[in-house]
Amino acid sequence: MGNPLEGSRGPGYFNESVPLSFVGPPHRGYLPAVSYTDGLNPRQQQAVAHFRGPLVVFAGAGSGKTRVITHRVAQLVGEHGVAPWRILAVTFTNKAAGEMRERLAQLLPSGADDLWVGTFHAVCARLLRRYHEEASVRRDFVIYDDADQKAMVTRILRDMGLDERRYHPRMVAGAINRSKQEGRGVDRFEAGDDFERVVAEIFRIYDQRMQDCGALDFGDLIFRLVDGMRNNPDLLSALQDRFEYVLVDEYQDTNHLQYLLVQMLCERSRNLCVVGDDDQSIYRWRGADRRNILDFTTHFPDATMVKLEQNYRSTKRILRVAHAVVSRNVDREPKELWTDNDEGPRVTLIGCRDERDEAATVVKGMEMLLEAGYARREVALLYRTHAQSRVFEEALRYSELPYRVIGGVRFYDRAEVKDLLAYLRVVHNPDDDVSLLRIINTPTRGIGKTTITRLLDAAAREGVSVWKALQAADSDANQSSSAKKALGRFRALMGTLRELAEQGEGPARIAEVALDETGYLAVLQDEDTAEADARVDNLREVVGSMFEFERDAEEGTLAAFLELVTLQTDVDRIDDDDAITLMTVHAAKGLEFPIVMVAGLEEEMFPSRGAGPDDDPEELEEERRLAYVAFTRAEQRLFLSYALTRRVYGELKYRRPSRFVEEMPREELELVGETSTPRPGRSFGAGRSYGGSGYGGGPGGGRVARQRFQPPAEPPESRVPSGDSYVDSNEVSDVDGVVLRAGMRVRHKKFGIGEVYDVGDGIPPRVTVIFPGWGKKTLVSNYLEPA
DNA sequence: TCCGAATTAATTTTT
DNA sequence: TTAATTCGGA
Repeated sequence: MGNPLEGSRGPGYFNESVPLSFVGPPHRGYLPAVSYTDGLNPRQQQAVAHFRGPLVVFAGAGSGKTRVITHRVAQLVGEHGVAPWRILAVTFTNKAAGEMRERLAQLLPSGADDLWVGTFHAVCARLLRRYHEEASVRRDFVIYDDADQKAMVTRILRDMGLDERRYHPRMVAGAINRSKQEGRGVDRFEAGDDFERVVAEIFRIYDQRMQDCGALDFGDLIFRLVDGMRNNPDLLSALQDRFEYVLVDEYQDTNHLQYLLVQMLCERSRNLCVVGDDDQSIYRWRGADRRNILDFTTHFPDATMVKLEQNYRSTKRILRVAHAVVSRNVDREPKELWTDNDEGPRVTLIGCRDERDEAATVVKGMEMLLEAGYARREVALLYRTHAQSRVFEEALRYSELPYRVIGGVRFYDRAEVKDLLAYLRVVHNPDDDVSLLRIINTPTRGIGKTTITRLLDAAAREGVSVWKALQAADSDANQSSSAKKALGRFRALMGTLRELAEQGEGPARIAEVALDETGYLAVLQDEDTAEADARVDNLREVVGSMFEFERDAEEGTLAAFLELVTLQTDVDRIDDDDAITLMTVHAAKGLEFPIVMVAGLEEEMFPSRGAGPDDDPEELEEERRLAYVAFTRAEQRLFLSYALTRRVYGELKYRRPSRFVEEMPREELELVGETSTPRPGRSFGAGRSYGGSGYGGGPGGGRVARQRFQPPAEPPESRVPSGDSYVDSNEVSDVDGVVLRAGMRVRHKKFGIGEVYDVGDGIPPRVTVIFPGWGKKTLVSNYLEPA
């Protein structure tokens, strides 16, 4: 950020680009002799000094937004004497909340403990617990994440006997979530077509089941509070009273439901301050509505508007390139960032043959930068989708460069971690069906499919949770005696664990006993594979984090831990290791790095498919904003790369550089590498597939373990000099009905040689082949080769 | 009931 | 290509 106005102004001021852990001991108790607006530019000062009434701050990338928010809060408390607990500051991520709290702790002598700082979800969860009666929710509700939600929906679909192809669990869950995001309930679908009426029916059962389980999904956390305020004037009044000042960060990414919440909270006080940047709105697909910030002055005609357009982060060149792309958007508030920073070097555009060439070149570039004196932590690689990370990880491991991947399979989503947490969740709330069903036979303990089906039948019959059905299983005539025995053992096991909880043991101790008593740990240890070891490590880490939690948290209870964990994402877990950071552009929002590399600047990739000319133009505009976010993460140098050829699901695809590249001013770019377009139909050293040569060991390779300081891997094969001798082994998949024709002879690994009967469609084409002795088989063309 | 094999589905983006 | 789920045999 390097605000020239700040720098070495003495304690109490620090450069925002320096991670907090580097700042040294917090200056707790220190109050600047000057005012909270000192050292800020006039616009920033205006925003900070604003006291009462609505305020909207358009804060461009790197314009010192966080500084403004924290200083404003500090000003409210320190200068206007507002009680900290009457201020609510909502952020987008837990990490942002943590940073804000930390900075405020340094600015305020009284500390930041009493302030309400958190994400919408975390804040609402906390309020729902406090006002559970008024909002009609269970005090001990558990939070279901997307996977839990999907499991719940799937179970309902099966119970209803619906075709899961037509009613896709993800789609149904999406519909349910969308309706909540709009602030509406089941009624959203009741008047719809046949399909929507079925969704409404699923929705109703879903709500009922969730209630029986004492569970709330992410959407519920906000929806139930808003709904409670709508239906209960006492609750509305209590909350309006409680929060005298409300601040919302990243307001451009709020959805309608969040908008409603904020409106209701501030209706009385009107002390609402929203901060955001419509150019950085990148969550439309999740219901975010840029209108919220763009129309703020319509909602509040008396609002003060402040625009922060001075950027303290990037070079002039980087800003020009970013602006060139985003300014193509039609639907946007016109504005342009400017900076006093250096002109800087040109943006480097790297053309590559294929994705492996891209990885090798990018990593080579990183090595050069590191040699030139940059620290690993100063380098970030951004991509559009997680799937892109793999080749880069391989290249980085080969080069023995420490790296970390943010996102992807979230730590708390790993199977073994979820299993352990499921035990704890059932201990906390045995009616939690999804968790109970997850662990009832994990590790296997003789409770098979039939037993579970009978148990579920009994639960449905009685209209009770699975746990309650489990209690009554002994008198269920449908259950065999051996099944009853197994169920009894499981009951006893959970009884032991629940007793621990009742005795006031914390999550860590319960987890240890659970891993021990269930034999879960022993099963893994017996496996004795690299993957199992990694899983054991992960479990250790979870238990370790529980101990840490018990030691540090204000309230180290099981309930508190479970809540924290479900609302936690990987972005929140960026640590201090000196490693290169890999993440999606979405995950990078709000971060900054001296060096930023953005990979995969190709059509269909970035902009992603679905943003094409036939599609919703809004999609393309969002892709542009996404590119804008990516580029403006960079402080000093920006590298962009694309591959002319890429393997998508093992299928070779020819790619064109992204239209965004065309949109950039030529003179700002420095071109490197391959720029010619390859001709389809000729192999040109795309390299052979790895063919499961054991990279990283086990499914998902190194993804099982946390991504840090990986051992060296085998050399990525793009290092092998490529030449004409390399023929793409999957050539047959490039068929599209041209290469593969009915009547052709093909070979399959298992079925041997057969004759093509029919060529169907599908993304990898489906081909029907008659194999002598096997009959007619429909297969994905990838697994066939010409014979 | 359990395990390995076969099939098939999936690729944006996440609180 | 890979991960997840279903299938089929013991």
